[in-house]
Amino acid sequence: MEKDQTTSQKYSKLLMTSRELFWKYGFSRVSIQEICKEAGISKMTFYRFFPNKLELAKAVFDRVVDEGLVKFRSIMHANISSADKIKQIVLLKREGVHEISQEFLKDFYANPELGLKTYIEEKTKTAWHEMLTDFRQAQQDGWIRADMKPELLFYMSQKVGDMLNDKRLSSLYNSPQDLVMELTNFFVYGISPHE
Amino acid sequence: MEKDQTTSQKYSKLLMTSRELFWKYGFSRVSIQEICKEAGISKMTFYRFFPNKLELAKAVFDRVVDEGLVKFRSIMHANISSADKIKQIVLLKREGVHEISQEFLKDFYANPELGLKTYIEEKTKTAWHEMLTDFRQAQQDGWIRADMKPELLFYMSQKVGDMLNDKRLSSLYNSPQDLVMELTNFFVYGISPHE
DNA sequence: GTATTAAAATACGAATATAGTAACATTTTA
DNA sequence: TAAAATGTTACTATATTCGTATTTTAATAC
Repeated sequence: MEKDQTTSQKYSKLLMTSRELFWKYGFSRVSIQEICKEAGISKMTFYRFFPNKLELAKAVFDRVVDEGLVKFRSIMHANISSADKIKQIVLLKREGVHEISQEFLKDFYANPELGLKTYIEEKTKTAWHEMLTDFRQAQQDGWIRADMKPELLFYMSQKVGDMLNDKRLSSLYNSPQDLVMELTNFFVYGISPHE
Repeated sequence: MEKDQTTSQKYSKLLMTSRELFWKYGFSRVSIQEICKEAGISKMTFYRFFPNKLELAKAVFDRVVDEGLVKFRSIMHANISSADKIKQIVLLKREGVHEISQEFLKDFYANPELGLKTYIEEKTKTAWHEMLTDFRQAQQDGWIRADMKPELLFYMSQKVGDMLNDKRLSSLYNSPQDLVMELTNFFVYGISPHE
């Protein structure tokens, strides 16, 4: 008998498939049957892993956030220059826009009685907290200026991610790479000249 | 009493709204109620314009194709150089990828019993035919080489649209504009030097 | 071979959602 | 004001979906 469900292939397959569908169409528009059919797994097997669709959604959300956190940490603790770290994080945020789909969240803010809204907010909060801890550590390590709120730093790194996806901005540059470099430099050095 | 329904504001509003929803989520995932709610129009009014969801879908599809055709014609008959015409058409095709959403079509190919599949194919066929006529006219007018099948021309203009959206290709150029110019030149002059 | 077990397929009832209609109220427009 | 258009509410019938129970099938252990 399988002891740890989370390592099961079918379990992972279900998570993957439902994430794809949820991301595209949102939570309520996707039925359990559809997920099972798409994943090639019977409904009974589904119910062996998840009691209902809501718990499935939580598991999906958990995995996405955890994966994002792992990526973030591996960058923060990598043996590269501070400028490179910022650059990597900025690039991560750019992809991150697609990490948690708007369609997926829409449903929960429209139907708060589902109870997933608060769950997501809790989970997000703890993830934030963990990232802030890493930022503070970086300040102690000296590669981030100590005289600024880490919350601001975190907020900015999110904003920069958004900027990268802003067409009005990117149209000012010849290539996406140019924009990344410009924003990274701004992020690391501000408007002050360096070197 | 309103004679021509297609000029009604509510009719247009319904078409617009349902197109947006169909495009994003596909046909079956969107309910009539949802469309009405989103459009701010009562269900009764909906049924005054459309007998059911299928006829609505046909109307949506019709309008999209017709609008595309109008744009195509205005370019073909515009008083600009042949190179500019090709360029405009290529640019039109680039947007055109989003014109008819994959999500929208998926449903009909998955559920052929809906009967919309054949309808769409018919409509597309006639649109093709009309565009081919315009191409032939252009050959007679002399701004397109006469010794080639217009079908090939049409096929190529579609392919070029796809190429513009190919990241592997666009990454070879500094800007999208560069790629458009390159492809347009290739389309108009082939690989032969000109001027 | 047979017994045992996990998973798939099928069927099913109950709850919910949706399509479409009808009767009546309200607003818009001429 | 009168006519036309639209909105509201309620309703029925149908279809979907959920979640469970039952039967089949397939694989594995004995």
